[in-house]
Amino acid sequence: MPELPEVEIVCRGLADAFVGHRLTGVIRRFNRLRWPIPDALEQLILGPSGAGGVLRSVERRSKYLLLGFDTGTLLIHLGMSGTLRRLAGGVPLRVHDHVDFVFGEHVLRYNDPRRFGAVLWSADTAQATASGHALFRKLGVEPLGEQFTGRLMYEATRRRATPIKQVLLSGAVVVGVGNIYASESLFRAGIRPTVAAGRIGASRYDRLAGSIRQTLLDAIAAGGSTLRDFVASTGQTGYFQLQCNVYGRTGQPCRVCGGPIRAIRQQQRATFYCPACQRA
DNA sequence: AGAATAACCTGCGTGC
DNA sequence: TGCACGCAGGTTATTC
Repeated sequence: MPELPEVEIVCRGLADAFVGHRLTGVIRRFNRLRWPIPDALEQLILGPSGAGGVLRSVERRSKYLLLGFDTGTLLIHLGMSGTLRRLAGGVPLRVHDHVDFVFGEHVLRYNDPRRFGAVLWSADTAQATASGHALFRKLGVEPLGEQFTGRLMYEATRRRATPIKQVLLSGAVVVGVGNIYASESLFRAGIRPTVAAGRIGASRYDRLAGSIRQTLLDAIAAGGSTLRDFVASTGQTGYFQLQCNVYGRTGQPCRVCGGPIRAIRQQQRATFYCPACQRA
């Protein structure tokens, strides 16, 4: 599944390919993703007169894509296994191709084998939705935004016994840090994933905030990560060459100290770290 | 309230 | 070859 960098890449790809283009149809083949796809989605997008449907903007909030139309905002989440591909008309269907958004000669095709993703509608415009939709109410700050600082993390975690890895994954403080980049960011910061969030001091949170930001920026620069089924919105299969330092490298030598990378489980999720480089 | 667990799904690799 | 099992990038609802 996509983490924030992958969603950001898709977001940019969508903006380049479809902003200013008019949606001419929605074809839905399977209705139940995480939630049901709203009834009459096509009419909602096109508006009562049927004259709407020009895509005005594409934004990202956390791992949600926000497609702004004059009538409201289409919200898309890719879950663990979702992809969006831009295809010419007439490309044969694959299994799990649940929704097509038709833009004239091209189609934006949503595929999601595990169906943890979502296609939703908000009557708000994109900007209002980003701050006001119920889905976004409890979310933390954007990791690439100015509000995200070590100080913020420090203040949000006082007296909290939860391991720092789980705090990162929860999205309540900062969003967009998924299972791969949580491990990678903590490695870069030299912090052990099991440490209680409340026991990390202000200066180490400064370092962690910088590590998170840089890890995500590096991944975006690399065009996403090396995830198996990530597909850029252009339809190009994305095997990008972001090299992980710890994720998936159990037993292999740490790229810094040469010692073996260790794997543990936290909240039923794999965590990877270097016991020597991440001592506390 | 914070924290831990279960649940939603399919696909793939592994080991018997 | 087949089958059971565990695991996978996320998020929520439920429980204590």
